[in-house]
Amino acid sequence: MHKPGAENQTRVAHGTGMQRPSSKSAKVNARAVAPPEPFGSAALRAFLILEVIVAAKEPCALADVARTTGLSKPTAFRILTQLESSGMLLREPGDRRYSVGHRLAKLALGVLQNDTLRSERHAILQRLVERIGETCNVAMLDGRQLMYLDRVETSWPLRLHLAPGSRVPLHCTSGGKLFLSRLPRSRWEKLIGPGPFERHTPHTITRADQLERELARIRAEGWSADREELLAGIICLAVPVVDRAGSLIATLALQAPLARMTHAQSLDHLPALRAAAAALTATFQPPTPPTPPADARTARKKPKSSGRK
Amino acid sequence: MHKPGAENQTRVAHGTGMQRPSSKSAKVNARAVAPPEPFGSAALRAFLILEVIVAAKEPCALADVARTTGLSKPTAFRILTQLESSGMLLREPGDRRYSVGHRLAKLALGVLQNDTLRSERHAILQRLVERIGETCNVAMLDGRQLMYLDRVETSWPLRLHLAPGSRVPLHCTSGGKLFLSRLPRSRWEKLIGPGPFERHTPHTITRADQLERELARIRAEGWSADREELLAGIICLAVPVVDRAGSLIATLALQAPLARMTHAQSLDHLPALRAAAAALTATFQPPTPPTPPADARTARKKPKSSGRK
DNA sequence: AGAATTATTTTCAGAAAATGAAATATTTCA
DNA sequence: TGAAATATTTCATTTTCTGAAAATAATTCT
Repeated sequence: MHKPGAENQTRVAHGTGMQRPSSKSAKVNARAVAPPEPFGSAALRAFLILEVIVAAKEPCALADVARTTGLSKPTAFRILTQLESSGMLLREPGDRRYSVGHRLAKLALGVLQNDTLRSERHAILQRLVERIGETCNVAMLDGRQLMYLDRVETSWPLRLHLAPGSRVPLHCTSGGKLFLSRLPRSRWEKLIGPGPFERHTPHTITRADQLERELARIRAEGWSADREELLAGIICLAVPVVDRAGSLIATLALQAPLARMTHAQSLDHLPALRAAAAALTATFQPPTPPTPPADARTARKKPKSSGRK
Repeated sequence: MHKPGAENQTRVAHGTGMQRPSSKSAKVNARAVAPPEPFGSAALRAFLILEVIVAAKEPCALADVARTTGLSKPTAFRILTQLESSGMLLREPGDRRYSVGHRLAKLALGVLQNDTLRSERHAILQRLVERIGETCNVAMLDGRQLMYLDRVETSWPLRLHLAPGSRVPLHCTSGGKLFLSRLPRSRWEKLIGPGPFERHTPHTITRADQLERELARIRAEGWSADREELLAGIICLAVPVVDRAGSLIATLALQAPLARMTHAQSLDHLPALRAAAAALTATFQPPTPPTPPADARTARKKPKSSGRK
């Protein structure tokens, strides 16, 4: 056995109750103007600014940036100046407005080229979505929540409702229950508590003994369903993505509005889901065949989870 | 990279440093010569870290980041944690190493679609279109599809509405096949599957072995053609846009209605296409081979001249 | 053109964040 | 299993960051 994710939890567990507002699980959305909101660090403010500038159709003036980000003008100015002098941003002579600089362009290019690993997973997901016709996602256990690693929606437009990186509870999601089902009760109780668990819909399982029965069923069947337990009108079906040793490393789930697919119908897609899960296994455990370009020393590590206390 | 003893370098040098646009221009002290260059603010340190991670082939461990950037481990750790919790970096549960996060990926995509250099690219495209007299486009690989980065149409009435940002399949486009031709079969099969591929016209290549033959030809010839494989009556011819290392970063393609240009005729434009592709290379990899920021002049502020044009 | 208006930079002292050494905790390896 | 390597946290200081307001441009209006 194993229990991935146990390590992350420690980070949160040892709360000092102090000033360190690193906000472990906080999400930073560019929620536009938020005057009273304390922003993160200066570094994050810089990214906020970059995002504003990149999203703009044309170069941005200081005032635009300050207004859109909610930062004070002097603060925005200082950060902009830093970004400019470091080459991330550029200001053309005679125009005070800021636009993308060469260093940022280079970084962006690198990011997209570096992204090939994830694109393989993404491709597997996309093929699955095309075949099934509904949204699918890959998720991993992160502390006491389920984190979306990737997600492909049925419609093309890039709508990021539950974007990669976002987290959902364990007790009321198909993927979350799949992870819990691999842990002994003592273990999962440490993760999500003894209950009752937070209710999101009338179908949410809120009692520990009910959950335990459900987990036993999941262990027996090899798949996990969410029948409107997190969101009314939405069902999910998750299968495990295991490593070569058989340990659960991620979950692959199909998600559909009940209006388009019943639970029974979703089960018809189990073979497709399992096939895709098998393909995903490979992306998590690279064969390590050729080209160890010298820097592989420290990097080459086994991504296995494990986790003893 | 650099050795111990030199690690806690230069940051202490002077408080104001580059970021403070102090009117005084006495700032050229910087005895720093050792590793990178004097870091700027925390924000710039964050970018330094991102650059290291993006440049790495695989996810980076804390120690790698600290060593490569010259930052102390706790400092690197703190910044990495911030970047992770803000979504710029991602750490897959069970693996402590850091890789590109969804937010950074999104930013990168935005940069390449928006960046200032785009106008330069646009001008190159424009000139090419004027010379050839047919529509041309620049595209990049985005996941398992080809994404148009920019596109200039001829004045001819017949217009396809494939705006920048739109995506097309890889197996039936000249640019897409060019990208595939640079990958080993095992790799491209992961991206587009084992086939049969979706048929768009009677000319679409739908079988994997046929495609493989086509890709071999492309590798040999250095150009890729689409002979009515995506749209009936439309042909394309694509050439690679490479970076200095020779790896493919984008494709430049000419597109024309068969009624106005045959495939054989399109080949006459190869020299022009290749010349434009070479020019585009520069827009992706701006001058400044050495170090970007060290050239602190950019911070200069007193442009008395001003006078917006 | 000249004055009024608006946007950009600088200053500045208090507030918050960043730092690295050292201590802990965790994981890997032999 | 224990030594060795990595990753996190703690903590006393140092440094940077912030936003109000002031000082400078640049722009607009009349």
